[in-house]
Amino acid sequence: SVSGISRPTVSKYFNEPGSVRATTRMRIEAALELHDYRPNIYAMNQNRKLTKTVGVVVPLLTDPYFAEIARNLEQRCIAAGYRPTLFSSHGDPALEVEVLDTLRSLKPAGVLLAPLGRASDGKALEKFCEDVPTLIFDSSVDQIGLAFVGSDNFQFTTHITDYLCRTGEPPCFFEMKTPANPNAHRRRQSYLKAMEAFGHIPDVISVEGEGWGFEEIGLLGGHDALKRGRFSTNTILCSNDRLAIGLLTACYEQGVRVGRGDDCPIRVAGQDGHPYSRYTCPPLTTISHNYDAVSQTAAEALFAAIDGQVSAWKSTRLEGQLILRDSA
Amino acid sequence: SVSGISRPTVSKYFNEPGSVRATTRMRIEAALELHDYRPNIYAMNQNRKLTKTVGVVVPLLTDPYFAEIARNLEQRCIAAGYRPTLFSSHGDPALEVEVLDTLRSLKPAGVLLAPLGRASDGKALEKFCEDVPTLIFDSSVDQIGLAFVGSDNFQFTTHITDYLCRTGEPPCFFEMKTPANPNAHRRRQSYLKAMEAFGHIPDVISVEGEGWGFEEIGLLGGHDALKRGRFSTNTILCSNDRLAIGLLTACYEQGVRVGRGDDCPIRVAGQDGHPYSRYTCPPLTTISHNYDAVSQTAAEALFAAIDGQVSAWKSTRLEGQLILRDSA
DNA sequence: CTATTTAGTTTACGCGCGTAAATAATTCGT
DNA sequence: ACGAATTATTTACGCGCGTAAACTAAATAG
Repeated sequence: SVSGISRPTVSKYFNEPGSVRATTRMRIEAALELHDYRPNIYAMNQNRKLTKTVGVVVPLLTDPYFAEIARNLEQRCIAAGYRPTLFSSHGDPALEVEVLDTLRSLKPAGVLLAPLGRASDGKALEKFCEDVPTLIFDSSVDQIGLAFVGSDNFQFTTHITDYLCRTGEPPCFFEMKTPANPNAHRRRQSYLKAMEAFGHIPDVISVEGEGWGFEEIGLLGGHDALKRGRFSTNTILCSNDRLAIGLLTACYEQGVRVGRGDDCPIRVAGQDGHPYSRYTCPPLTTISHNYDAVSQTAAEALFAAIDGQVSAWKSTRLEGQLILRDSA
Repeated sequence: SVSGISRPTVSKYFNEPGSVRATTRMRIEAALELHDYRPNIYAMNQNRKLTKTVGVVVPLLTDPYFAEIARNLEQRCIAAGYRPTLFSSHGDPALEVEVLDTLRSLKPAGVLLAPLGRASDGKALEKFCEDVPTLIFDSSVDQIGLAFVGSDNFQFTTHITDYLCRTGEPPCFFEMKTPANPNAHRRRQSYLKAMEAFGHIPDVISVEGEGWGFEEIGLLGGHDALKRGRFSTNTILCSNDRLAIGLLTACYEQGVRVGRGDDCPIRVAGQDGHPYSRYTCPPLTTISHNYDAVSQTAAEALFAAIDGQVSAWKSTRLEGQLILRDSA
């Protein structure tokens, strides 16, 4: 209006700068320099049925694994011109439902959702996915949303079990008895299958403990299992790196050296490629998520769906990479 | 309208359920049950000069320390009836400015901001604080915003230095040469002052390395310092826990046992009370932030300011608690 | 150079709420 | 029980934008 150009034209300019004539675009940009105008995002989004917002929901932001993947997704959203908004369920199913409710009223263009898992309110998730274009990542719950992108837990466990068997005694499997995450079940199954295929006798140590304090559970469970001589071989494959971190601490506190040297009574391996796995003592041998590929695949699938490229529900599971360090 | 009650009355009901008569409130609630009405937050916020949103900004969400304090603040906001929105600068000053810009257009009731520190754009921060009620936490930059709440770095370093001197050789100080965070400078100063007061000769080891990958910097710097016999005593106080985590790994990889036993050639201590400090090998002796008190003080000060309780700028620095573990 | 198509711009309207002023209902004092 | 003071509700209006339809300027074809 100050620029002598009608408001809806300026509106168009903001949504698609290329859709206005070069001459008017320059006039708008000139006026913008002078008046440092800032569009009101509330007025903008009020009548738009879908906004430029993309929700990113993770189960627990204090877990560096989720923090890292959330960061990755956030940057991809920005690069694609969306406004990412980060949410964490903090391990609480009730909060997850609240987050979904908040998200619904934000009318996001799409949502990248990593569900809590077993504890999630399945009905609420399903209903949400019907209303909002949602891509599920990390852990899948039924055939919900646009698609699923995550890691191939079967490959993870099979691959690292294979490595451990080839380089020493076959591994025991160290896990939580009642894991929150369905990936944990897949990993146990894969371990059993792999051990059978390799002709070894499996041994699963399931430790008590509820909630998301995996390190603490690994620590306490590790102490208990060590004291009771619960490990039938000298090699322990943990269901995830956070449990392994706790177990390593338990080993340290009991004076049990961990590593692949001859002076080490046991080997420990994890799964996930946790950001801190490089800095444990000894550094943790693990099989790592392909963070970049998972987040890229997830983000691109969501953006494609937002752009109207409909496609049937699909599950993509990416392979992990073995990272050899000193612990196994 | 469906309930036979005018819309502005319903509007009042949502903002302050107690301000409508009990009879009408019940009629509204009855109608709400039937029509599961959801107010449009964009329309709500359009004409409100300040919304119920509270921005929480941290420098790096992948750092579990910030993730933990952000979680704490988030929950306090929810409890106080605000809608927290989480942002991370991801260690990038340009992104920090962008976040502040985004935040400005969200018209938040207030913002809890932990600046990047040295790298922050001071002018931009100052301007933002003039427009939006902002409380600075963790690391202070001038006398900006409503107030500052953080930890007493002087007390931190003095206290743990005192402990280390009383229980063994006086500590060297292990830090980054060009730290991103101004707290690091305070800690070095406090170390020097404390050593002088205790009558010991200080020894500061400043390692190279830019950015926010503190563990990696601690690891590389630790390897280098160990190889070159750079530590003049058997005790090392790290500027923060993340550096200590890296240093512990370096010690492990060079076969140097860490701990307070006679069989251990060196002791290592950290500062921060990092969530993972319990799970290092050996578990890390550190001086911990009072997470609860810091976030409570910060949140309450902001909420008071939002409620119009003006008060002069104030800096609150809370004491830390020594956590004795096996590393020192 | 005119008729037609196409791209760009403007006019007109409404979104769902907050806010202030006007009105109605209730409470209180005597 | 009646008027004044108080509290609750309604009417009227506008926020800053998106959207569709009406319009106008530019591009193309004959």
